[in-house]
Amino acid sequence: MLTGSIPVADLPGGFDLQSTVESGQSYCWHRADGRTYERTGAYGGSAWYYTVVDGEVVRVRQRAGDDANATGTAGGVLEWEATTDADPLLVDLLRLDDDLDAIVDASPDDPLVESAYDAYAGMRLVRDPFFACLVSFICSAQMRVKRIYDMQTALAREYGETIAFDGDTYHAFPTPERLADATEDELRDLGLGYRAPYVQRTAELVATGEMTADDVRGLPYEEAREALTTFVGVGDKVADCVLLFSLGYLEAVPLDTWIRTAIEEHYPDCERGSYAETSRAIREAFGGEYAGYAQTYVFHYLRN
DNA sequence: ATCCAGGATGTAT
DNA sequence: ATACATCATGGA
Repeated sequence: MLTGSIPVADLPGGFDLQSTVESGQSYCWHRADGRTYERTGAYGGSAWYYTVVDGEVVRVRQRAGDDANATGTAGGVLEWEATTDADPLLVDLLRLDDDLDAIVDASPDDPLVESAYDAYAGMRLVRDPFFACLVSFICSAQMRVKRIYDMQTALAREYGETIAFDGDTYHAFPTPERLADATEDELRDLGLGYRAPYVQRTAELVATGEMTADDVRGLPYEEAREALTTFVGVGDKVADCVLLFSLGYLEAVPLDTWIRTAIEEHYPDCERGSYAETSRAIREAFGGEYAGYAQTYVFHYLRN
């Protein structure tokens, strides 16, 4: 077992692990005590979280550290235990390389966005692995966050490679090949409902190479969104989620039910009748380049 | 029981 | 291009 720590108190904008991995943007992180996405208000400020990427297990928690003004989750260090050197991995997965101060500074002078940034200071976007992110947001259609999480956990348990680490068994997210080989009925039995054939057919597209992340990376934002809708079960909204939470398109603003409500109540002039046009308007209202950051803060803020 | 949840698809216009 | 019904499932 390798261990290490990453000082995060002095990162621009700081860092908050709990809100980053439990804000409904990622379904790839698990609280070690099994209470991920439980809406009990249970304090997870110094809880261990883990994820499995590329066959490696990474456990991490945030502690206050020696820093005199470090309070609770706002500062301190990330402590990690892993099967590999997790320093570069965590910087990548948790976007510790983002200049969060600059991102907040670029946000609009707007009461809703400012309160959201204020309420969850240090929350960062994630860089989820592409396939896991794609499947989890296909499953997200008309689902509550906790159940989306439970579906991904069930998929990993049934189809994911098992990895032994420090006396425990961990499950990787399934490969495209494994999910492509699953039957629709098997996936329905895991509670996926009408999303079951979407997941199977999309896994097939990735497994055969007919359509992969490489066909999307590098495209201009709106072309990338259009390209992603080639996958089955992926419309504009899910495509925006994958662009934002996996492929690093920070300008993507997923128009989900919460944001649509926010548009009605706070930005009525941004409602333009179509996804594409409303998206452009709210993207501009949210500051353009980092609009997706504002969207994720507002989503988390409104949902709590 | 009825409604709703980070929507997408197929079909008709 | 836009409007509409339909699609599973579990929790409140």
